[in-house]
Amino acid sequence: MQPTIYDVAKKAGVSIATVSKVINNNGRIGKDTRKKVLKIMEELNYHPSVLASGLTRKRTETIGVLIPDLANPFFAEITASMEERAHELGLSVVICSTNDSEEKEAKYISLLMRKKVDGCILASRFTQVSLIENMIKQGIPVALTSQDIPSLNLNTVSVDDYKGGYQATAHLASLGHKKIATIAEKNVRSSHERIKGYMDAMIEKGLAVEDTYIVEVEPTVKGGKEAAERLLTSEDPPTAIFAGNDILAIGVSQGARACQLEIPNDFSVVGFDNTLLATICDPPLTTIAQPIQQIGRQIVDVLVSEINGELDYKQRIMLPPELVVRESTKKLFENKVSIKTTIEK
Amino acid sequence: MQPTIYDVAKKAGVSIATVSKVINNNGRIGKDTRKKVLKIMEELNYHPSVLASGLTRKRTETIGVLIPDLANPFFAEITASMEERAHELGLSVVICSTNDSEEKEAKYISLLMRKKVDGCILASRFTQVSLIENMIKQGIPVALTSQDIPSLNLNTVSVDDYKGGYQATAHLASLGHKKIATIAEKNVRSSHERIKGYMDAMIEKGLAVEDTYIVEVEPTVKGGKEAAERLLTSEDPPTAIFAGNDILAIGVSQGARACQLEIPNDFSVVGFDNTLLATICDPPLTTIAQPIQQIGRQIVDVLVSEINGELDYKQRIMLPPELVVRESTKKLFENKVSIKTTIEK
DNA sequence: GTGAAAGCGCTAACAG
DNA sequence: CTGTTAGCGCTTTCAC
Repeated sequence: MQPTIYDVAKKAGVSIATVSKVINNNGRIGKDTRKKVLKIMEELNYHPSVLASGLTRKRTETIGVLIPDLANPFFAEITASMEERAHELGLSVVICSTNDSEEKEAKYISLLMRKKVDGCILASRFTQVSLIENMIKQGIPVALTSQDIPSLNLNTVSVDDYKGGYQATAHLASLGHKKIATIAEKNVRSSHERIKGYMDAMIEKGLAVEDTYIVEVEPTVKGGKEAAERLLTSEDPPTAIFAGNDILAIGVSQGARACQLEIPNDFSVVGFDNTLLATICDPPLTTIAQPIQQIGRQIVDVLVSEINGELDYKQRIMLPPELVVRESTKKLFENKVSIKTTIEK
Repeated sequence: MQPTIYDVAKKAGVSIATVSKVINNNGRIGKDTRKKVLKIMEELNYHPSVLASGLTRKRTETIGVLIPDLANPFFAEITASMEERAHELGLSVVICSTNDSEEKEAKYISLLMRKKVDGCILASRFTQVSLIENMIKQGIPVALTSQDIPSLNLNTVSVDDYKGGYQATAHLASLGHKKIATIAEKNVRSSHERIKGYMDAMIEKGLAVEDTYIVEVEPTVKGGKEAAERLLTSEDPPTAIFAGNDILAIGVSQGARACQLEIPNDFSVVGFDNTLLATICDPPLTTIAQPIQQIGRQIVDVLVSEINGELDYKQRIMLPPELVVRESTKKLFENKVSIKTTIEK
């Protein structure tokens, strides 16, 4: 039903080799022949099979992308930017959303290998290291973003999580907060870095780091909400929370509200990622911005360099985060202090 | 570098035909041979090339999905559900985000044809009908969701937009609102249906349909905000707005707030879609829920039926929307009336 | 039960 | 400048 190179060749009265050359724009072809062939291709609405060319050329011009959850705005945004960059470079992308299931991870990796992708990007929360090792062994380039697997020497591009955690915490401290807790995503390396940044900032500002103020949960609105409620109803509630991502921060906001705290007057919260959500929720979230676009584009570029063998050594790129102050943070007890002052007078 | 069927055959001491049979689990194969071959495949970490099998079998077990914008939560969610369903059925998905660019639309359609996808799903806002006609002509099944192209007889599954528009408006009317405006997305059929529903509800409730109360804009937060501000600062401002989707509704909320109106006390707004956003914004949005999961899964099922030639005629499935009442709508002037009453006493 | 061989649509030498 | 031909890795008759 769909025309092949033979149909084009026959109708144009040339050999398939000639057609192939005009498709790929290489070899020497007479101007007229080229024009004629192009016209016929157009007429027939011919689309060269990438299956066939991939088979012979041993290159599919396709990369695989594994992400934990496409419905999560952070991953949707980063995936969109990878896709955009890939297409600029003439590559297509197979997007796989693992939903944090190990079974799916394995299925998808296998799928990508069967598809003979030229390379693969793994974004965060990928658990089965042996699967990656298998790809490497077979010579499939792999790049990582928003995570790191120290035992493997891989290309990575990520935001500087440590610094982000530091900035968030320092911001809260500079507003006069002393009781600052952090709620982070469970079991991911980037979280640990953010927590380290949090701790160092606390120490540096001369604030006490309490174990009970560091909690790890599932990265959902609900997780953030429940954790915040637990903290805020404890005997020594914090006045501010650094949440490990925007989703958690929104959960924290909801939890604070459930505890009758008004943000930012009674309580401050800062998020991480600066997704669409941060601008939409109320109050708009003070958050640590990841350069999402840049990460997505750059990881593709790095992978492509690796595929093309242009890399002498693995790249490990770390991009700077940036504090974006919106309305979920405020000077500690600004109101209350002034009231107090008034009363004391 | 990656092992082929020949490597497996050689190492197992059988022919490639035999290996092929065990891969596809067909033909008669001795139990021992099968076991042996499977073991070798495992050992070699062999992944059959879908390029090669696709070439011979004329089936790639891949479907293409075209969406306007992956970073938009509605499309991210629907895409995620399509992907999930497809993988349950053993299909893989190539996701293409057109960003509403006609050039990209064309590029992606061409890509999908070169990839020899078994079928294609187009989600909303696809503009170039001739491109679809080309696919149809070449026998590539196409299914549509969240849109309709009346000139083409295609499989579709969508929410009942008319009914949704009606429900939203009727809800507002039942709360006592009389001056109800609507802000819809420009140039898409689903919008027109929602507006029709709006108008019919207005008429049925005996409310005046003003031309100035029906406005169409770009589907962005900003678009919604600006349109709302224009309406609310007009000489005859509405007391409620039905927004064509959640993003617009959030823009409307922001616009109302900029006009010093408190939601829902001074002003009500209802959205459409019931994405994650509706639960996260403040106040949580009363909205018309689309059965996003179901739409995504069902459109895949319909496409697959078509691919398998199991359809005698085209399906046109319309799923019911559902009003979800949250906190962005309230009885008109409940407060003010009571204040007034108090004063009058 | 198993294998030999043709062919899927294309690319890449190589000849002419 | 253009054509011939040998694969790429796999499926699928058809023999044995």
